[in-house]
Amino acid sequence: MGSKICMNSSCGAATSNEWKKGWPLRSGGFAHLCYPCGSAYEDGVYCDTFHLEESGWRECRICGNHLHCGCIASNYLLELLDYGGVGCISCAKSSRLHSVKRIQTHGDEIPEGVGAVPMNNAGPSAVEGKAVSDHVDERTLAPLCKSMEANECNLLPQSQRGDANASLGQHRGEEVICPTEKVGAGFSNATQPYVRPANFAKLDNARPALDFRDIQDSLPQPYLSMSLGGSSANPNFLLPFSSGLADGKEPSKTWSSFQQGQQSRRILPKPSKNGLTTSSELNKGIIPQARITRPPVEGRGKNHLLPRYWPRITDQELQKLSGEYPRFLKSTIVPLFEKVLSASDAGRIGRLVLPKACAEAYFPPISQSEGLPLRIQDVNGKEWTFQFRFWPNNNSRMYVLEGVTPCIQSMQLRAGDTELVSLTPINSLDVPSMSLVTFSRIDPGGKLVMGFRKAANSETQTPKGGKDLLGNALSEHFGLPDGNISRSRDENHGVRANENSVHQLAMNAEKKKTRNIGSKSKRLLMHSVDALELRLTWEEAQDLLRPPPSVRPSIVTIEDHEFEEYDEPPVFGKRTIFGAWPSGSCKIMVRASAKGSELEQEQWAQCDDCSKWRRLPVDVLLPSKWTCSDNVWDSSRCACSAPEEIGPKELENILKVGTDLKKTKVQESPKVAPETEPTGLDALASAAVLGDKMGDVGESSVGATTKHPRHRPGCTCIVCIQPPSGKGKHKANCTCNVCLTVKRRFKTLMLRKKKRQSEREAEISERDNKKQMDETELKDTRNDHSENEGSRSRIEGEVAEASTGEIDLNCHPIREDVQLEGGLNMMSFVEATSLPVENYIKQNGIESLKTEQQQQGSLGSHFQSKANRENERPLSDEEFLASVGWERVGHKEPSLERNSLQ
DNA sequence: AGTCTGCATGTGCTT
DNA sequence: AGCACATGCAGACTC
Repeated sequence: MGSKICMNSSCGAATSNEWKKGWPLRSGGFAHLCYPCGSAYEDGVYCDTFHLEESGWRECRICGNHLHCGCIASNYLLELLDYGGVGCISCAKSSRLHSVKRIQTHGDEIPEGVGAVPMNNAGPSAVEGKAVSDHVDERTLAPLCKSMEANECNLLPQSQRGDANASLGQHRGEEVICPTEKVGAGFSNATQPYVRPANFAKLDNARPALDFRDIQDSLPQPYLSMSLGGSSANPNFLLPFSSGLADGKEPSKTWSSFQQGQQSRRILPKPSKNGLTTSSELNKGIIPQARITRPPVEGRGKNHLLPRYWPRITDQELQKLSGEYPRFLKSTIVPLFEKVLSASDAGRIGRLVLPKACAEAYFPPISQSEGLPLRIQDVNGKEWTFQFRFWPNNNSRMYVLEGVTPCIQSMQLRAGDTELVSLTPINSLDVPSMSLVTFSRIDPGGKLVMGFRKAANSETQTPKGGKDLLGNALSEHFGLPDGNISRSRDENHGVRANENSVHQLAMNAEKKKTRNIGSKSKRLLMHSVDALELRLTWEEAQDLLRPPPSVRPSIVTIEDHEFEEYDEPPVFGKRTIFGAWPSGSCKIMVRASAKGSELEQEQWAQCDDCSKWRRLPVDVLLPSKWTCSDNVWDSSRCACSAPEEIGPKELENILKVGTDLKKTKVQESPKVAPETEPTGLDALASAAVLGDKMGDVGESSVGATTKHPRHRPGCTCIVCIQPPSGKGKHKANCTCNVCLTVKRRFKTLMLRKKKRQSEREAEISERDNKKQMDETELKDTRNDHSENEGSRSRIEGEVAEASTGEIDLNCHPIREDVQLEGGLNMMSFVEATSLPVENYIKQNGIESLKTEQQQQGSLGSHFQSKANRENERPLSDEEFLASVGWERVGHKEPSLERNSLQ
């Protein structure tokens, strides 16, 4: 390229290696593409992008040439002609820019070539049959893609391109590139001028996809196409269009290697992932700012950037960045890439994993793992310095930006799907969103700019819409309308992402749902409600676990308790319905979880043969197949011929109860804050503290297993999830991680208990003092000390009663006064865990606690009296749990409980 | 105990 | 099959 100088005033690149060979020209040779700014250069004349005027003319900002297309307001079907110029496929008009030796490309949308996706139904057909305009000669005829209706490309032999009178269809030849997947070829990174955004809306359902290398590598046909969207785009056509592609319809086999290369999966986006304008936008008659997937500029190396990293900055944002934003005035903003923030990216570690290809393409080369500091400016103008480095990883590298936490936090970005963003101020529609970080470059100078935006989940990976904080921050700063929102509420269906997203979801739903569930990876972003449902379903499944049939357990005695161990895994048993009758009253179903001696709990099962429901004892476990003949509990109804015990209405009530129970669980479960919801070891430790009675709460719906006396099906404690071979695994002196953790956890709980007790004591003392002072004022000084004591006792009682809702789990009133026996067995441990701390300390020799405990004075007596009072009206387990705001979380494993004391 | 750092590992995607 | 990357994890370090 010699010493070409980029005529882009903001670029000025001169060195030869800053130019790359662009698309081939019919006149011979190639267009030249400025490496830094992506501008096109041909025959000594630099041509910048097209600028769309309101009149419908497109004007080259450099050469002033105009191209007018009558249908420009409604649809675009433009392409960059290989000899230079732009042809409108819809009306077949073209601009003979070549005559002025200028190549004009439209900034964002017409990089090397401009194809088009007709945005209304008239497009394809019109294109197909429209006579070529006078302006169109054999060189102006462009390869067209008529796939709008047929959902596939019209493949026309390129050899016919020279026939000016031939139909466009005839001209569409081997080199025709189908929109979307096949469109966008030649959107060379290097050939993409970004900096002259048009003010019209674009539909980027055709994601430009071929990068520079592909162009260079596949020369035969220079037809390069990409799509332009019109503001009047009819989204309806897009789905079939996309689906057609999605269906894998293959283009003509006669495609040249060039086009085949354009289909390279490596670089071509999946169909329909690009955004479409929403109907609402169209209806509103506004010019949508479709978020355009912009193939990034050519970077170093040969790495192809995955489409999911392609920047999707809107024209408006770009325009603001490049033109109106004073800081970047006369500069070129080159979107480089973007990335959805992962949990680890947005975590406190402060490491942002960079896509390897992006890092190697756009960031300074680093040879040492330590990397180098990288100064990146955010949209607010604040400059951050991150450490750009890499880790060796499987003979490769993993690039990270370190120290991003302050920046991430300053942008209030979070990963995951938990954050809801109101996408429109009007609708206040909250949809799950995630944060993206975008990287752009300011040319000349190569300064890196970091932006952020929020995107709905549906647009992530192939984001569309959402709020681009790179642009949006600017928009906010400069009062721009929020044109980035390519999503709004559908009139009838609530959230309506852009059709692209909807379609994308449809396309990806099945794929995703089969690969994410159960994955260790947290990439699965599941709504909390869904997760809850899943968890409940899982729990229900756990409830159905039964000991393996026809397998005799081996009996193992541990700590005076007999355990059944099975060599075979459990099996699923028959599902039953649980309920309770008010004893001696009419049979009105109540919640199975209802407590009280006045309720008689029972279980109902349906015969697999006759489908009749039979009442069973609450604690029986049924095999997966169960019939009336198996009803050994009711001889009168041990045959299918026996009528049902209750009528249809009552039966309906039973079934309804079961349903209500699940609903209740769904509704109640979210009340448990995630941070307070005990899981794993917490559950185990909590169970150890709570004692075995907790295991009975709400267990009416679950029968005891024979594996562990106090463990129910579905128990997720450590022991229950361990294989049978775990027998004897946790001895008294066991020092395994589990036991150590439990011990540590238990100690922590005890410390917390001590702290709460201390606080409570202080509060009581304060109240007492205040009360005493009041009483002193009101009463005669004759009140003696005994009366004060009585008052104090009353106050303590009131406080104790009032504090029921805050009672510590560790201070189960029922067991406060239980004396610890000399030898600890399983039950005694459970009880011991509820003893006052002092007792516990004495028994377990935790001197550090003991010392502190001794400093608490009368604490023990207070709780002792409280416990005594509580014993007068013992709380039910459920009440107790409710009072402490805890959810029963499972059942302790005796052996572990024992261990936790040691 | 909490945080940081460097690496390892598993999963899913791409080729 | 190989690669990319999200994240887990262990050792080092700091408070």
